[in-house]
Parts: sequence; structure tokens; C-alpha cells
Amino acid sequence: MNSDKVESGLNHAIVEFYEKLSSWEHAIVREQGISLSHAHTLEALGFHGAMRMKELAEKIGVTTGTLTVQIEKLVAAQLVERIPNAQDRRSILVGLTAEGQKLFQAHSDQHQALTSELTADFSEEERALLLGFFERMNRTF
Amino acid sequence: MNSDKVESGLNHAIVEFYEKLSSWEHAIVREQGISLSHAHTLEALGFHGAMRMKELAEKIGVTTGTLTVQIEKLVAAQLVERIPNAQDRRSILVGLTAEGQKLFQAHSDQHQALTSELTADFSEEERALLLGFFERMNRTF
DNA sequence: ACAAATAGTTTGAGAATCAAATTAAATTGG
DNA sequence: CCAATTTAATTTGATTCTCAAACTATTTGT
Repeated sequence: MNSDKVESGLNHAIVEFYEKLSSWEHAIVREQGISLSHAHTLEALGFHGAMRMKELAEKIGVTTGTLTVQIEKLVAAQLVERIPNAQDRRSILVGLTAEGQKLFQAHSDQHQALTSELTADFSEEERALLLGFFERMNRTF
Repeated sequence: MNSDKVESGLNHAIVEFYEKLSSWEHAIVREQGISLSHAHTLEALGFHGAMRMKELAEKIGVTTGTLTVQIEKLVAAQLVERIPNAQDRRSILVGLTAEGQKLFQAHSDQHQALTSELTADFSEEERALLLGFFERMNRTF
């Protein structure tokens, strides 16, 4: 296969992969009776740990105003807590509560199951190779 | 590295990849003054071609009621057209107009640029290998 | 110490989404 | 062949999400 074909095929495959992951996430999340945006927030917090409102808003792609409202609901649902930031009293940290962690872990397990399924027919070597590729791409992003 | 570590590392890397792609998409789309859900719809139509309302709704993860409203707007914006389906007059096909195609192409080009950037330091061989991995995963999905 | 910048919240309006009811067409079972 | 059922899409009303802009509190820079 020539170079251009691989390049555009790769793009196509990545878009398709992304689209399928999106659909999967959508369906999974709905099952748990939680909105996609809330799930996204919990996932970011579980994945990266507690962070400031502004960082989080940027990470999930909403304004801080939107995030304030969202966090309000997640706090009410006891999934998230606000942690005062002594260093800079303008800002606060938001992080998962124990219950939020549990929910995140359950979701994470489903992700793990999906990953295993997707790479079920991969050899150990292939899996390691793929991991390396993803890590390089993630670093470049 | 042992097998479990690769397995969970891979999961982690995939989630991170997905998250970063999401953020990227969010930012790119906003620049074009179009909502994320509309972009998602246009992307599905551009990627897979015209399809029935129900298929499309399922693909993008919304109810058909929501989709009807959304398509209404995209039709008004001249990006999408409704195509009667002679085979089954209950259903209709929706597809991109020429202008919709143009917008999709522009977006697609940005995706291509991103893909190129992400794999800039990959050798031809690595790129081909990665393509094969994605294709296998997409098939399993 | 004052002005400017930054973090977060509040608010009001508009957009997106859903579930349920509705319409229209196709399919199925008798 | 026809009535009943199923399927595809639309409409509607309520709810939720999101944004931009105004606002408060705190920090930073000069």
C-alpha cells in the first residue's frame, strides 16, 4: 500500500474508532441513568484526580459557568466534593467522593472489558506495540 | 512488562486518546460556529453516506424525535436534504447537500491534519501496522 | 496601594433532548 | 383480503443543558 493510502486510511480508521467509542459510551452511560456530560465530568475527575474548576472546564470543553451548575448537581448527588484551596482562595478543587470513585471504578471496569474485547485476538506482542503507539500519539496531542 | 500491565495500560491509553480527541473535536467544531451535536450528525452522514432517520439516530445516540428537530435545522441551514425513499414510504433518507459535503470535507481535512501530526514521527511501517490494529478493533466493535 | 487580571458563581435566555402521543405506511396472521 | 400489529417519522410539552454576560472575591503586578 502506498504512503498516502495508509495516511488517509489511518485517518478514516481513527474517526471510525472514535465514533464507535462515542456510541458505546453513550449507550453505557444511559444505562446508568446519568447524563453524558455528567459522566464525562466524573470520568475526567476519576482519570486525572481532583482539579480546579477552570482546568476541568477546559478539559471537558464547557464554560466555567456551565461547570458550576453541573458540579452543583454532582455535589447534591454526593458524587463530587468541593475542596478549598489554601494556596489560592479564589479557586477551589473539585474531586470525587468515595461514592463518585465507586461509580467511576464501575465505569472504568466496563472500559477495561471493552478494551479486552477489542484486542481479544491480539498477541501479547501486538498489544504492547499498540500500547506504545497510543502512548506516542497521546504525547503528541 | 507483564500482561496485566499492558492490558490496563492499553485501556488507560485508549481512554486518554478518546478524551483528547473529544476535546479537540469540541474546540474545532466551536470555531466553525456549529454545535457539537450538529457536527456529529454531519460527520456521520459524510462518513457513511445518506441513511434513514432511524439508523442515523441510533448511530449518533439520540431518539428519532430529537433527530427530527435537528435535521429540521440542518435542512434550514441547507446542509442536509431529505430524500424520499421509494422502497418504503414510511421512511426517508437524509443526506448531505453539496454545501454540507463541503463543510464535511473541510472538517475531514482537519482530521487528516491531526492524524498526520499524531503520527508524524511514525515510520511507514509503523503507520501501516497501526492502521491494521485500528481496522481489527473497528471490526470487533 | 491601586489597577488589572484571574477564579468562580449567578442569572436569564436560548438550544438540545427526552418521553409520550400522533400520523402514516408496511407487514402479518387469519 | 382485511383487520390488527408493527414500524418510521413527526409533533409537542416539559425538562435539562449550555452559553454569554454581569458580578464577587482574591491575587498579581507596578
